[in-house]
Amino acid sequence: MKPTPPAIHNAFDILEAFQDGQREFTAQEFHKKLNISLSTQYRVLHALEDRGYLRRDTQTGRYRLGFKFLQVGNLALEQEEIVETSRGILQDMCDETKETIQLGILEGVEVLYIKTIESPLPLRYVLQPGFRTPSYCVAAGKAILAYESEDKISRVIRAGLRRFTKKTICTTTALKRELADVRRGGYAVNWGEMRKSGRGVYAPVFDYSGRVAAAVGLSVPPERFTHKRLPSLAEVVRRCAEEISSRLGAVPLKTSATTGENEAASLAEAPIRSKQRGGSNRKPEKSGRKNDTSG
Amino acid sequence: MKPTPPAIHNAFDILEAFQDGQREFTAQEFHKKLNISLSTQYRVLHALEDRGYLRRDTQTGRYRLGFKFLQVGNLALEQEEIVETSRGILQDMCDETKETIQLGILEGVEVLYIKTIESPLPLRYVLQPGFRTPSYCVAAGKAILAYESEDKISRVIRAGLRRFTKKTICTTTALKRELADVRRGGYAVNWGEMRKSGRGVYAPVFDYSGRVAAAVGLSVPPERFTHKRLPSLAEVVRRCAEEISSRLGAVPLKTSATTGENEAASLAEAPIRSKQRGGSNRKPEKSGRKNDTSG
DNA sequence: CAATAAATTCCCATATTTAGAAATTTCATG
DNA sequence: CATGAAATTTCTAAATATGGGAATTTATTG
Repeated sequence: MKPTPPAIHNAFDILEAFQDGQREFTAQEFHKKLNISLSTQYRVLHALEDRGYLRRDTQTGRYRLGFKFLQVGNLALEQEEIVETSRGILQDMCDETKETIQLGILEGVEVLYIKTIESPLPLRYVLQPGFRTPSYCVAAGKAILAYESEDKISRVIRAGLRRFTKKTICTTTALKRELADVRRGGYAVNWGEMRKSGRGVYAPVFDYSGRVAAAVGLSVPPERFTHKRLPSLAEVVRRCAEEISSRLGAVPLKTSATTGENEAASLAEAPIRSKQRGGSNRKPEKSGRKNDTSG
Repeated sequence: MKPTPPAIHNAFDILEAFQDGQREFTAQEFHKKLNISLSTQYRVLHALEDRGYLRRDTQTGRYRLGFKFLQVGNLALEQEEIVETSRGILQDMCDETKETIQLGILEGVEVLYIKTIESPLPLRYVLQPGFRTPSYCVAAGKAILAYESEDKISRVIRAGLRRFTKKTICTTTALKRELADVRRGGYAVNWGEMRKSGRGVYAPVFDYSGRVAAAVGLSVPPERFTHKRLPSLAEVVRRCAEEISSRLGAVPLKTSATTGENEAASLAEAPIRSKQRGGSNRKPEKSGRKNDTSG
């Protein structure tokens, strides 16, 4: 197949070991956790330390994540044009609503939050950038899925609609109905489908090709997320999402008419890197392939 | 005498290639830039792509930084207790001053900004987290250096006091005088020493051991940085820095009395790693022993 | 649509890394 | 300050990655 250098995997295994919350490791702890042979592991540790990806606590001598990651990680963010494009708008949204603004994308079957502006209010709901959630049970995810290809949606469904709260949407039909609702309104709402106290309104962001690229919106603690307030929040979110879309070169689309579903469906499955990309003069046609296999 | 696996360096060389601003690379571009043998390079690229550190643009097929970096990079941030400890305080500072709040640490001879809360005002001065500046010519740097060991300070001086603007402090004596001033007042000010339009007030943050751990403060566009306003800003900054320090377990210290110099001097010898930066450096082979000139 | 150029993968002898244990150093404890 | 335990480095045969070119695939052009 394709053998990849084990040293690389060792390196990232070590770095990713921090993902379950532990913030300091001794060499022995790495060893126990990862089963890398000790001599090899020490070589890797030294390499990572030299490069600034690991550092040793001055006091304890234990390993911690280095700041080099912050540097490169932030690069990844800056280089994402959608983040740069929306920077000012997100801040404006926050100023206007005083709520936490977040920008999320669909990665795999999950939502990955890539940008956060925290609410200035003391009580706030925040997911740190880099955080992932299931897509089918958060507003950002539903906002994206509503305009994604059938293929992506069924992949999400196949991955399982696990129940988190009693509000969680757990059946295919309910989810499809919900997504249709989202398309009708142009935004998605979450009344605690993943966490009892999680609330949010998100709207989809489209790029120049008409595909849904992200979802932008706000996460609000239940205390401030009332039925009365929702319409105005939703309006802000929708307006800002459209503004970002247009800056990305998207043509404004009417909320319920053009579903976006078909365009997206045409370039559904994409694990093969040999996609027909040559068509710079050939824009993705809306092939009439409306296989509504739902129901 | 410690050979580190080249595969690891290849991997990070590739990832760090993005540091000079280019956000898409073809395999050939990596090859030209890094001189890694093609077959090896492809193996590395595949490994990085598999792990999510690189991804290929759907359109162009070119390589871009993946979001995995965001995840792990943010981990590094969350796991830095000073960031967590100060989270609320920084937000409060921002609410109170409406200016950009930043938290910086000294890494090597440079200041590394690790946390930023952007001003809500349209005109604002922001350094993205992960950004580095020289330490001797920014407020954050001076706030830290003022309480650092002689050893650290002379290392900064040896690294060179380059002139950026006509305000830049470029001589040893001037710098030492400035740092003494900082110690007297408990905060540092920058009136454009690095960039003509850069202004800031920063105060040092100390940890439980009494060492200076960071600097916190605000970066302000010149239009809003008046002599009249400075005292109140400085007061906010000092108060918040002290609050963070005390949360870190520091004993409150009088502004001019304890220098912190001696405590810090005792553990002067620190890993010298700021040799390599800016990405395009091939790893310099580490010599077996360090020239200890500290005595 | 064919021909050409470029990009990517495959192949294999050679050099390097790896794993495991032993030797050494560092740290904790009486 | 000596002793024992743990952590880290060193050492070597064996396994594996590496690099360079050839073969293949993919893009570009007339």
